[in-house]
Amino acid sequence: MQRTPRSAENRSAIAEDARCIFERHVRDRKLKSSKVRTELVRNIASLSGHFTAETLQGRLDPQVRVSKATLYRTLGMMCECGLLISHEFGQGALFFESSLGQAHHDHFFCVDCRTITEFTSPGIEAMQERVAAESNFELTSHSLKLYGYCAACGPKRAAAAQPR
Amino acid sequence: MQRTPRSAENRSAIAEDARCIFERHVRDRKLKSSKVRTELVRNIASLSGHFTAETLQGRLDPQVRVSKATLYRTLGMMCECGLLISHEFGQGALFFESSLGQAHHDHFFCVDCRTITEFTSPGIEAMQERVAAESNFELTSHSLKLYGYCAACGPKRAAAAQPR
DNA sequence: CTAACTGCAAACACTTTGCACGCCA
DNA sequence: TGGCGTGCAAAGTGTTTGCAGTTAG
Repeated sequence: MQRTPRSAENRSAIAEDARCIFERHVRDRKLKSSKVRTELVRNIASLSGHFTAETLQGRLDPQVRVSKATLYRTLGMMCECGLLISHEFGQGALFFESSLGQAHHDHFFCVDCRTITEFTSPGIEAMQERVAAESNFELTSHSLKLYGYCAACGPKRAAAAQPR
Repeated sequence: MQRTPRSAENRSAIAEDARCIFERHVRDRKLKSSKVRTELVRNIASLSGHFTAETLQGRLDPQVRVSKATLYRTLGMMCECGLLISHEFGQGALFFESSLGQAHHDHFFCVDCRTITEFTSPGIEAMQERVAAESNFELTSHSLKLYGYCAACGPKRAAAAQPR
């Protein structure tokens, strides 16, 4: 499953949805809104793909200028209200992805080029439910990562191993 | 699946196996052995359950005195030669577990009491293989974690939510 | 006018690294 | 006897927090 990059119209619709969800979260918690935060949320939510706090800096509209502190604080809030999903891939930093307009999915991680790709497997999901139920474990979330060589790096590696 | 704690005889057999595997690793890489390291490897390999570098300190034989630097270096080597498996549970520190005498398994993580339990699901494993093959992804490893409330915390939580 | 937001820099937790010295092959 | 292992302390990395000033409701 390859994710299609978001179109411009799509992105602005998503940004708007994100703003609404975030505003509700802010209201519920009796927090305050702010120009910086609103723009930041719109920006982040409309990104496609996976990013870290670090790589995020380079992908924001140049006019959105935020400190690392605010960035991390906002990322945290967006995770709390479900706008972002975070993942660990053993790379030190957390990876985030916008959840809006995204069906649930799991990930491949190429240990060579570090590319993250997505897949879905209803069968695996169903079996997870079953396994959890059998153990009286009340499932709230899960994380499935498959590590290895992607379709590009696998052959490349095989060729390098046998240079003849 | 509950892991049975290791018996004393079992632990010493495992410690011995671990030593052999580690020695081979050392030889292959033209490194050197040392008293500290050998004892550390025997100790760590015979532990049952999951531990972090931090909690490990308290579980070693009191006579094994090592610096954090050596501890981390040894943990790294043990992972390289397959004696240890490491896991991230989003808790900051890496968790390790000895792999000797252990079948492959995946994990439940209780978000309340933070207990780690294990399970196996050949069905899930098989489906992972299939999904990877379909994407021409060459699988080398995987990580599946189910988060939620364990059999003890689930009911406890339900009761607290409705105190009547 | 109060409480939350912001940026900055300092603090933090976990892990890695540089270095001087000791020990193994 | 050369090179690796060790401990110590310092450095690193990613993230969080305290604080003084700013802004929203």
